[in-house]
Amino acid sequence: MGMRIGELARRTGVTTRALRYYEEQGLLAPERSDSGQRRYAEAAVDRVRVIRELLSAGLSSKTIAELTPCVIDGRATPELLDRLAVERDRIGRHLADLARTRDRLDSVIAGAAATLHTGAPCRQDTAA
Amino acid sequence: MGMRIGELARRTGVTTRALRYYEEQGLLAPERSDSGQRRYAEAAVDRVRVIRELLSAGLSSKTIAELTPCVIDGRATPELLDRLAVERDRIGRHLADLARTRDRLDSVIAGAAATLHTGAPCRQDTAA
DNA sequence: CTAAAAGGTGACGTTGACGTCAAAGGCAAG
DNA sequence: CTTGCCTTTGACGTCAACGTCACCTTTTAG
Repeated sequence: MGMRIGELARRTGVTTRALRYYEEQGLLAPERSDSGQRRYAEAAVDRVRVIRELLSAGLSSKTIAELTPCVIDGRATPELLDRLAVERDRIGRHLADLARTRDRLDSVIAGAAATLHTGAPCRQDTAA
Repeated sequence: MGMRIGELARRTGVTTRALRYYEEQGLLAPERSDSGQRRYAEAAVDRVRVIRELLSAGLSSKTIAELTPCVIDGRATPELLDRLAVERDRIGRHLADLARTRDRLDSVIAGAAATLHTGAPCRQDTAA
């Protein structure tokens, strides 16, 4: 009749503390055993992964909670679709920024590596 | 003889508080006027933008401070190059994760939009 | 010169996603 | 029954990147 919190933690790689926190934020709603222990369905494993993915993408737990009916349960309203599109666009912009940053780091690394190989100072102050 | 903190703030779009914080973290080192006011060179504008870019990419101010000699001043050591490569790879992984997340959001949006248009329930519970 | 705007240094407050600890109850093994 | 691990709730701690406030000095406008 469902796994307990420790097993879900092991299977998702998140701590029990985090799982309780997600519940507190309205992201999970496990059943309870007679003695009050949380019982998670199999689907909770995927659900936690989605949560982690969205958190990692920069959404707040509050935002995720609001979008959950749409993303997880497949229920959509025009308003939720709008919020979703907003977040997707935000991610898109961040994506572009990140790509530029990475390319610049690549350039710096390439240039510096060349500098190290030739032993030549690359862009150093030559005068006092 | 350089701009004062307010002008740098306006030109970079960050608050004066943030600029003082960056200095406290060793990311900026402006000159001081006789009366003790900070005087920034023109180069500080670009410098602040790089700082913001790296912060936005998930680097801590401490990490940025350590990498500054390499990224900003063009001075490289093998160790700094390693740290740089580590950060670039981290950004690369985050980039891939973000792209997947965005694509999934796109799918959700597309599916939900279709659902709304047809008025058909997409993946709803049909039984009680 | 005087008032307003800008700058300086503390120092405490904030926010989000948990970490950590305490006290107490539940659960299978021997 | 006891040992030992798992779970519960509650509450305080953490950390980074600033926000905000107080109080004082400097610079600028008129």
